[in-house]
Order: sequence, then structure tokens, then C-alpha cells
Amino acid sequence: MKTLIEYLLQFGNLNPQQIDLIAKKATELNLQKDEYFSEAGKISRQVGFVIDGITRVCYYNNKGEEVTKYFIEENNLVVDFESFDNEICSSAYVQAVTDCRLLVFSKTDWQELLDTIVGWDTIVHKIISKALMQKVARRSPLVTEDATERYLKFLEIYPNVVNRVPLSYVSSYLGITQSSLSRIRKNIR
Amino acid sequence: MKTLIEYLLQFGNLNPQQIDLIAKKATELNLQKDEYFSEAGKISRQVGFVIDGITRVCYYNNKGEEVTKYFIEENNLVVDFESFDNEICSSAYVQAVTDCRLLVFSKTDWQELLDTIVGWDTIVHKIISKALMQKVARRSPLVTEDATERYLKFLEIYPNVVNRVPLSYVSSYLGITQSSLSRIRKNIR
DNA sequence: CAAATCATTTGTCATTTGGCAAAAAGCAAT
DNA sequence: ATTGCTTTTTGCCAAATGACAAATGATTTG
Repeated sequence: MKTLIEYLLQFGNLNPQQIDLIAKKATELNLQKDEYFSEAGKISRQVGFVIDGITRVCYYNNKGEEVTKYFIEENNLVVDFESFDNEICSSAYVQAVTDCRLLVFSKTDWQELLDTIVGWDTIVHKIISKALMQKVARRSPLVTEDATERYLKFLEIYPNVVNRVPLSYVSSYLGITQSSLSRIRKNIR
Repeated sequence: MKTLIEYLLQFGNLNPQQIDLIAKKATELNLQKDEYFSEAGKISRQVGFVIDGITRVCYYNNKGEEVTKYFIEENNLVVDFESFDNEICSSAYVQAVTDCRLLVFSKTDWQELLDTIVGWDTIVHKIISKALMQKVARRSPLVTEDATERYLKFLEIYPNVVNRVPLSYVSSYLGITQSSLSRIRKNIR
């Protein structure tokens, strides 16, 4: 819980009562490896914060291949914002890649926080905007760089991920085949 | 001006006085082909709305190659949000690809609107979030699809762009060489 | 119109990557 | 240790793409 509060305070001020209110609304959720936090085709109804473990967002492209869109590490919010906010069906799965411990807020509790805490909406907007900009920034280089540099960049961006997830997830994140990734890894050693 | 107001009203309500205030703050800016709206290394100090013409956001990667990050068509806001908001130096150029007619707001006028119009911040947040989500959605397929499909998707996303911009911009957007793009175009016909 | 300039296409060859299948390595249960 | 299962690495060949240079086409300028 402490890490969540610290995380939130980076984006704005909250007084002790407000912090207390937030803490009261959060419930702990444990996900086992491979379980879903939210699913494509359903409306996302909760906001999560990863305390322990790695999750990923993935979808199936028009060839039916599973594509990892990004990884979410410890101390980050996990929410399908578009689905959650607009109450539309999600197009992606959010899946635990390792066993995970999360703090979650239900949609109603989240809404109550928005109605109760002055400035909460600003904090949330800042968090979401920052996350979105980060996604753009991380995705962009994937287009222009060659596969080796993409992998090196991946290692920089997610230094704690590569040894904790299947390489197939990494290769689909990088947009290459598993064998290509394997060859790249060999060349780099 | 009318198109700007219509655009804004998609994201929230504004009363006639508010609309009038916004209209008063906007000034028209004409950019000739190749001129910059904002530049890398400088702090972005204005928000624009494209009435006519096409702009693009581009940067130079570590090999010194020019990379087009995306195109901005008519009836869209053009602003380097990260630089404008945080007053940090931008890492990208915003350039007119054709002759352009824009409506622009200075940073101070924009701030005044934020202070004066109740709900303006919410409208702005919505616009920015939507634009960022669109960027993520447009960039993601570029990673996993092969070059031909990327080009086809580009044509879908930007149906009015391909005939108005140099193909070199398109190829750098797609992350392929100009000759590859040329061959792809030949195959598709 | 001709010349100059820039954009696009094409040709050739080298390199990268994909597709597929088999081998090797890692891991868990017995 | 052995077995079965999954993940990762390799090998082989075909296809896609890049690099570079030359040719063609389009546009501008005098």
C-alpha cells in the first residue's frame, strides 16, 4: 500500500484523510501466472496497481497470432483505460505473466474517489497521460530500428523483465519470430 | 474558426460567451511548405489547429536519419504536448509538409482559457488523451505487420495523405526504405 | 523550350528475417 | 535418474528488405 501512495504522490498532493480514503478502497488481488486481469470482448471494470509480478497486455492480430503489446512491471497502474473509461469492450487481454499481487479499485469505488477527492481527477489525468506518452515513446523506436537494436532497447526499457517471461512474449513484443530473437541473443553474447 | 469550434464541442459543452472568448484568442498562422511549427531543442510555446494542409512530426534517430513519427491532417490539434506542458525542450520537429493554414493560441492565451473557462481543462484532457490513444493504436500495428500490410494500413488511416506528401516521408513513417516502398507500391497495383 | 533539380522507380547483390522442422536444454513429477 | 512436457536454440532454404547506383519521371527556373 505504501508504494501505491508514494506512486500517487509523485503526481499531486494528497492529505492524510484523502490517503486514508484511497487506502480503504483498495483491495488486494492475487493473480496466478497466466490468469487474466481483464479480457478482450469484456468491459474493464477495475483499476489495478502492480505490487509484485509482471503483467502484459496482448491481443490477437488478424492472422490469429498472439501479440504482446507491452509489459507492466511492479509499481505501475494496470488498467485498460479506453475500455474502463468509455465502458466499451476491450480489444486486449491483460494477463499475469508471473504470479502477481495487485491492489485493485472497483469502478464504483474509483468513481467515488473522483467525486470525493478534490484534485483526484487531475492526478489521474496526469498518470494516464504520462503512461500514454511513455507507450508512444516506447513503441516508436520499434518501427524504425532493426531487430537487434529493438532487442537491446527492450533490455534497457525493461531491465527486469527478460529473465522472468517466456522469450515468445518478448519476440512478439519486438515483432520478430522466436528463432530470430534466439539468433540475435546468440550474436550479442 | 467554425471547424475548430465544432471540433471542440465534440469533447464537451461550451456556451456562446466561452466560444467567443476562445475565438478571440485564436490567431491565424500560415506556414509555407517545409517551414517549422516547432523545433527540436526548443520549448514549444503554442497550440495549433490545422485548418488546411498537412503537417508532420519528425525527428532524427541515432544514425542521423530523418524519421517521420506521424502526420497531422486537417481538423486536428497540433502541439508538442510534452514540451508545451512541462516547458522542456522538444525532441521533435513539427513541420508543414504542404502549405498550411493554422489557428494558433499562445501559451499565455491558452493558460488564460484554462483559468477562465470552467471545464476547459477537462476538454483539453480529453482531446490529449484521445490523441495519445490514437497514436498508440496507430503505432502498434507497425511493429508486427510486414511492410506491405503496414503500407495498406497507412492508406486506410491516412486516406488523404499519400498523394500530398513525398514518399520518402511515408517510407520513414513505415520504417522501410524508399525503394522497398516503391516495390510494394508496384506489387499492389 | 531547355536545363537543372528533385522525386520516384528499377536493377543488382548482400543481408536479414521468416517458415518449418529437428535437436538441445530446462523443468517438474515420479 | 527417468520420463514427459515445455521452452529455447539451430539448421536449412525461401522470401523480404536494405544498400547503393543508375535510370526514369516530374517540377521548377531561367
